[in-house]
Amino acid sequence: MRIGELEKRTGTPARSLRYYEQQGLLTPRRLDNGYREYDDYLVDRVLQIRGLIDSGIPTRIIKQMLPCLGKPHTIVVEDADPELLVVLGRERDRMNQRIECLARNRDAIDAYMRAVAEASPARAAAVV
DNA sequence: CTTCTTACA
DNA sequence: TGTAAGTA
Repeated sequence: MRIGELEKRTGTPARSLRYYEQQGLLTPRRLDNGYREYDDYLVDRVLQIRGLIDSGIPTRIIKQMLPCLGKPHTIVVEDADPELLVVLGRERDRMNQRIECLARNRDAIDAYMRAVAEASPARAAAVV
């Protein structure tokens, strides 16, 4: 697929997709006309990359863990960079904290909706 | 009409 | 990142 379709399928602006490529996160092949051609599995890869970026992880580090994101687990056992592991460990902890926070908020929303449902079954049924 | 590159606020 | 410009 070309960049326009990948943009639609991932909700990621073409501008960003080209930027990721510049950062070495994506390496699409070029068509005869110069257009970028992306393989289907890259849709998931882009989604993962976005998730990592949204988590605050710099592209330079994402590039280093790229081989672990791919579809069929390719080569995964080689890096031994201690600094990288420290950084990733810290990011993982932050992620867990946010997950816990989100879980609480989800439960709060759920509890609120239950309360509303009990008070007004008709209206609640319409939104659920 | 879609994409490409480059550059600017 | 968004967007405009000028092509292919």
